[in-house]
Amino acid sequence: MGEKSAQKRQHILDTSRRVFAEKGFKNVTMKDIVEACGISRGGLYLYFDSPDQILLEILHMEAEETDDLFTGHISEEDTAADILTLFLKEQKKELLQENDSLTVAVYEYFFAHKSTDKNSMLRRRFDAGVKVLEKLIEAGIATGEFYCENPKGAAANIMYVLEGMKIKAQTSGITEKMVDEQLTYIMEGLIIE
Amino acid sequence: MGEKSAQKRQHILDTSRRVFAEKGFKNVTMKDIVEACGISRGGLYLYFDSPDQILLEILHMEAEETDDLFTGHISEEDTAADILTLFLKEQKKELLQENDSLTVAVYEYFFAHKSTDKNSMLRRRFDAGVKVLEKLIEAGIATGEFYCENPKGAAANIMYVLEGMKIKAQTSGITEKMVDEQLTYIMEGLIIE
Amino acid sequence: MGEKSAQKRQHILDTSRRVFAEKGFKNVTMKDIVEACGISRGGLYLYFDSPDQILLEILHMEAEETDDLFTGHISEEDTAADILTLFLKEQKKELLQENDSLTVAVYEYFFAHKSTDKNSMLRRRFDAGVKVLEKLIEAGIATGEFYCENPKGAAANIMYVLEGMKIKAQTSGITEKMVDEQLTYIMEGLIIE
Amino acid sequence: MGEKSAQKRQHILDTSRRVFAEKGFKNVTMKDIVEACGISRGGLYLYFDSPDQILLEILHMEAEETDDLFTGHISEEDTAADILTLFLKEQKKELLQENDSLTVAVYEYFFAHKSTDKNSMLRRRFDAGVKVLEKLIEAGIATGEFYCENPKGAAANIMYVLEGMKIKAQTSGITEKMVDEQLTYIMEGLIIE
DNA sequence: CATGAATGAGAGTTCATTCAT
DNA sequence: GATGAATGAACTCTCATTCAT
Repeated sequence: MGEKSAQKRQHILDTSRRVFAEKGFKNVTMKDIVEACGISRGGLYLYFDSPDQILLEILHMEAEETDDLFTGHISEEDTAADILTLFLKEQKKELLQENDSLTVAVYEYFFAHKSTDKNSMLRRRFDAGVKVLEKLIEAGIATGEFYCENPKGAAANIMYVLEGMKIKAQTSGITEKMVDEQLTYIMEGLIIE
Repeated sequence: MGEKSAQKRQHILDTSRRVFAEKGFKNVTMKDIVEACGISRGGLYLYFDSPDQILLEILHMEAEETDDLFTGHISEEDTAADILTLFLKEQKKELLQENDSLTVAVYEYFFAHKSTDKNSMLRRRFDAGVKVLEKLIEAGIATGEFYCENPKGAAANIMYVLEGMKIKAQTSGITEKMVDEQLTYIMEGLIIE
Repeated sequence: MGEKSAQKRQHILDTSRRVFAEKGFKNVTMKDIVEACGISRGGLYLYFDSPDQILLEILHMEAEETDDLFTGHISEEDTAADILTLFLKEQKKELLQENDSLTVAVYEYFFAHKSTDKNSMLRRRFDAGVKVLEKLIEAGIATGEFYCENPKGAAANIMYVLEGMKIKAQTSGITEKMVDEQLTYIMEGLIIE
Repeated sequence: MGEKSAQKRQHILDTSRRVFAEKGFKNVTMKDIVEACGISRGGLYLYFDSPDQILLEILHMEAEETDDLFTGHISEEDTAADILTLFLKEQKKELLQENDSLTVAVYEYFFAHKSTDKNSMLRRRFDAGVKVLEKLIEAGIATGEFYCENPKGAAANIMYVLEGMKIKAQTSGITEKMVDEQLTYIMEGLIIE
């Protein structure tokens, strides 16, 4: 597969991403992707065998980018509270964005692939989030910004809440006010006023 | 509708519930339901037009039952901490049970029906949960069991965490230990030692 | 499946037989059969899952009919030579008929299903033929019509020759004269002039 | 066509032969051949337009080689019985060999090309066989080895039997014992004890 | 009311064949 | 000559939905 096909492959991934963001995972057929990409039925099969494979590849790509962002923040010279605030602001933005998100597609995908070890991706992402937050909280305690008796529990709490908000946003809806209130609740639980 | 019809309708709902619990929502076809119920294809259409409608009806039934249970607990003569512990234990049980749960079906259903006002069901359930927990926490504060500066935030926190755990359980898996640790974290944040 | 569907099933088998006779086995698709039968795509699948299954069922039907014919001849009151001549005449007729024969379909089918025990059908048919012919030759010897030192070998010889002629007819062609000459050769080898 | 082209052409033929031997004719696609040969899709089309054409060319090559072998035997200084025995032994070997044989491919090919004059190849091969055997039997009669009233009929008989065995081997299977018994039957019918 | 046969739309997948490079 | 990406036709199979009985 030469240079040209790498371009096309990328084009398929990019276009499919939009399709998945729009329709979730279960509703996306190879035909949908073919039509969105403006290529031929057989052409798609030269690159991918199934929507599963395409989504998985998209997720792998995004995972790399996300990891970069994640660790990027930590290396800043801000205070722990600043970093945490920034992180939560990011999450809030992602949470509230309506159309460009793969959230539903990801959930649907992993509902259908619960047992495979592919799902270690989600687990890893969660565990990584907990670990980073734990470190951050501990750093904040060291600098006297935060008070917390159980940093690991607090970190997990944040991750669960974010996950809960994400799913709520996609099923019964969530308002910016609701998000803000909960994030404020979390910050206030940590910060020493 | 005669008595017999009502029976048959109920039979379809009961059987379909098992099907949805097993296969989620998106994977369930009218054919699946017909086969599980042991009725004729045409027969099913006399009662329901789509899996959507069937699941919705099942959820309405369950909602009534659940409300009963919910308020049932509150009327007990236990302490607030006891009631909260009991409530969380219930939630934990539901969380960890593998096969009899409609969790995935519900999520998949509401992914597909985000915009309709039908989803007010989920919202109502969530809001009701928050309200009950808020009352409970305030009651605990009044009796001196709990300390909490923001009962509403704490209540919402619990609901988000439960939601987050539920989705995590269904996608990347969750262990009993993880649940226990987080529930302990939550209780310790409230209880005055 | 009620009476009506049995009729339809039979109609499919009858029509498919013509299709197989015309196009062999490998060239026949479900689509061909659907079109020949004048039914819907999905309709065919209510009765059969694949061309394999259809052909196999046709062959089973034919096998029963053939068996009847076979044993029917033996029970006649003719001489052994008469019966053998009649049998060979039958075979010749089948051999030379162009369009109504499943020969090619059967060969193609069993090329593709060599290893299964389904092919015991062909083997049984062959073995049965040998046995009947052997009995017939022995009967002829007993009545003084035939002379033969190795009835079993002669019987097998006839079956192999018939098989050889059949395949030759379907691949490089065979003339009535060629068939007659070989059948005469065979008869002359048996009959005491 | 340069030397290199001729080499490539030959490489395609040699490789395709293995493919046909393994999968018959009907199951072989241009794709199969391309993959087996390790050449490009377009590259194959520079030399051949279809599997038909490739197989036909293979058969032409083999025919030349076979003819050489055939006449080679006759020119030996052995007795007629020796030559016939040798010939039958060859045939038996070919008959019983499982994997390297084009038998099925050839049959499938000629099922699909019954009406063209291309099939004169099979006919010529058959007729040549009959003629050689006839000559051989007559030679045996002349030397007093054989007794036979109808050499042409006997020769045709042998060819039909071989054909019948070949097809039986490929469809319902044949054992070495069965082959030996029939070949013995044939020899005993000729030889003067 | 109830049945289940029948329909036809639509998804998936594979390949022969072409053509720009 | 040679490549292999691209196309589109063809086939398989499954269901939602209807309708005569």
